[in-house]
Amino acid sequence: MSKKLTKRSEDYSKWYNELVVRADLAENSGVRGMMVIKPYGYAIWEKMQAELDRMFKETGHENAYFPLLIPKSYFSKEASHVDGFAKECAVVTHYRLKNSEDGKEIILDENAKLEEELIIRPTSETIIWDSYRKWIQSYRDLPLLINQWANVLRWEMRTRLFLRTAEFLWQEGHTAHATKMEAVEEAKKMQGVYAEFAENFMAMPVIKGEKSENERFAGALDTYTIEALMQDGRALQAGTSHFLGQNFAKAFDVKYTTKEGKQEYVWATSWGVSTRLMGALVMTHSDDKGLVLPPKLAPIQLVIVPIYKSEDQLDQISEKVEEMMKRIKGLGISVKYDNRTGYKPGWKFAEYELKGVPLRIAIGPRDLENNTVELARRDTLEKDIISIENIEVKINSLLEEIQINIFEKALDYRNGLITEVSDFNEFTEVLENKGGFISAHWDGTPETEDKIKKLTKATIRCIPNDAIDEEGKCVLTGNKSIKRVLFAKAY
RNA sequence: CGGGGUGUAGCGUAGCCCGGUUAGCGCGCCACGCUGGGGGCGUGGAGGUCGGAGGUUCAAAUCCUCUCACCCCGACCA
Repeated sequence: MSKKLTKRSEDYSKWYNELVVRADLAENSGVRGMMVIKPYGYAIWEKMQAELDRMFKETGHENAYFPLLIPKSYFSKEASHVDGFAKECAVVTHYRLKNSEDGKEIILDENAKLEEELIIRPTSETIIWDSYRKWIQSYRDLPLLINQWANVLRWEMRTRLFLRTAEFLWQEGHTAHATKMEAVEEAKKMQGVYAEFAENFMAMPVIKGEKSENERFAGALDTYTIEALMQDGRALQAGTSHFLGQNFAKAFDVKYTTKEGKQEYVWATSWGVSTRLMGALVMTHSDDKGLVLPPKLAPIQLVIVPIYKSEDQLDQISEKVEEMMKRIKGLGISVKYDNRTGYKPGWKFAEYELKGVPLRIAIGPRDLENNTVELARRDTLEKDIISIENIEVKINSLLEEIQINIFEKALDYRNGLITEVSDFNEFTEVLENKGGFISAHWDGTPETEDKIKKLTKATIRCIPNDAIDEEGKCVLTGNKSIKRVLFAKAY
C-alpha cells in the first residue's frame, strides 16, 4: 500500500474511496453493494445519531420501531410510491432452506413459500401508516410525531461507500397532523433541524430549498431539501423532508374525528437523513492528507504522542501526560494518549492526520524541561509550542475555533461556486469548466428540466427558500420565469 | 442493466500474450537489535484453494466455458 493518498486533483473519486477505507471508516463487504462500517466510522455515525436524536426529541418527537418486512399488498396501496421504489426492492419469498438432494448445497424449500411475499423496506411509510390507522381516531391523537432509527434496503445499480449503498442506516420521521398547514410547518421545521445539524455539527454549509416536481420524493406533494456542495463541484442532497399531503392517509384509510364530529383524513410528513451524511462529511472538509473532522463529531478530539528515547523518558512523559489529560478530560474533551511502542512519532502523526483528529500534542524531553508541548491543528496543519499551564483552556477554545474555521472555509468555497448565468451557453460553459451551483431562470416546467438534464446532466437541486422574486427568461426556452433556481451535477 | 477494465498472501503488485523447477517483489505482520521532534534501519521468520466452479492437457495462475465480486463510463437513485 502506498503511503500517500491519491490527490483530489488527480482523481477525486479514487481519493474518496481510498480515504474512506484507509481512515478506517468502512470497507466493502462480500455482499453486493453493502458495506461494513468499521468502529472508527461507526463512532462518527453514533455522534451524529446522538445529536440528531437529541434535536428530534427537543422538537417533540418520540422514537419507535416498525418491522423490517412489509407485505407486498401494503406496498402497492400508494401508487406513486410504488412507481418510485418498485424497481429496487428485494423480496422475501420463502421462510425455510433445506439440503439439496445431493447434499452439497443448501436450497430453497419450495414447501416453505410465503402466501404473500414480503418486501424488505426501502422506506417505511406503508408499514407505519398501517399502524397509524389504528393509532389515530380523534383530533386529540394528533399530531403524532414519530421517528424511527433503522436500516433500509434499495437495490441500487451502482454503489459507493456511504454515498450510495444498497443497505444503509438512517432515521425516518413520520408524522400525522390535523391540518395541512401544520403538516407543512412540520416538514419545514425538520428541514430547518437538518440544516442546523449540518451547519453547526458537520460544519457543512447547506442551501435550504424546495425540490422541483421531477426531483420530489415518490408520493410527496412537496419535498424540502438541504443541498451541500462537495469539493469536486458536485452537489449532494444531504437530507430531505416531505409534505405528503393526504396521500398515505387515503391509501391506508387514516381518518380522525374533528372537534365538530366530522371525519377527516390526516395530513402527513416524512423526513430522513442517512449514513450518506458520512460521505458528505468526508467530501466537505478532507484534504490530500486525509480526513478533517469537525471537533463536534470527532470520536477523538485530541491525540497525545510521546517522543522519547528511553523507557525512563517515556515514564516521565507519561506522568506529565496523565496529569494533563485529567484537566483536559475535565472539560469533556475526548483525548487519546498513544503510547504504543513500535510506531515512531512521525508515523503516528501521519496516521492521525489521515484519521482527521482535530488536535495533536507531541511531548518529548525538550518539552519536559520547558514545561511545554507542541500543539498541531489538523485543519491548518499549523504547529505551535505552547505552555502546559492552563492547556485545557487553550485546547477547548482551539477546538471551537477549528469547528468555526472549517465551516467558514467550506462556506467560502461553496459561495464561490454559486454562479449566476443568463443564457444557455454560459450555463454549459460554467457547468463544464467551473462546476458548482448554477443559479438560473427556469420556466417551471418538468419538460424543460428534463431537457436540460439530458443535455448537460445537471438537475435542479432546489428552488432556494431565499430566492428573490425576479423577472427573467428561462435559460433554455426563453419563457417567462419569476425566480432563479439552482442547478448542479449531483451525486 | 449496456460498454470497457481488473481479480495472484492482510494491502499493492510481477508472471498470463507464448502452459513446464519450490509463484517473485514491495508494504504490512511476528521476533530480536539499533532507533525515536514528520510514515527510520538491520537480521531472522510466518503467511498463497493464483476470486469460484467446470473443462482442455502428460502438465493450468497462464488456454476455453460459466459464475461471482470490484473499478471506470452511461441509464436509475437518499
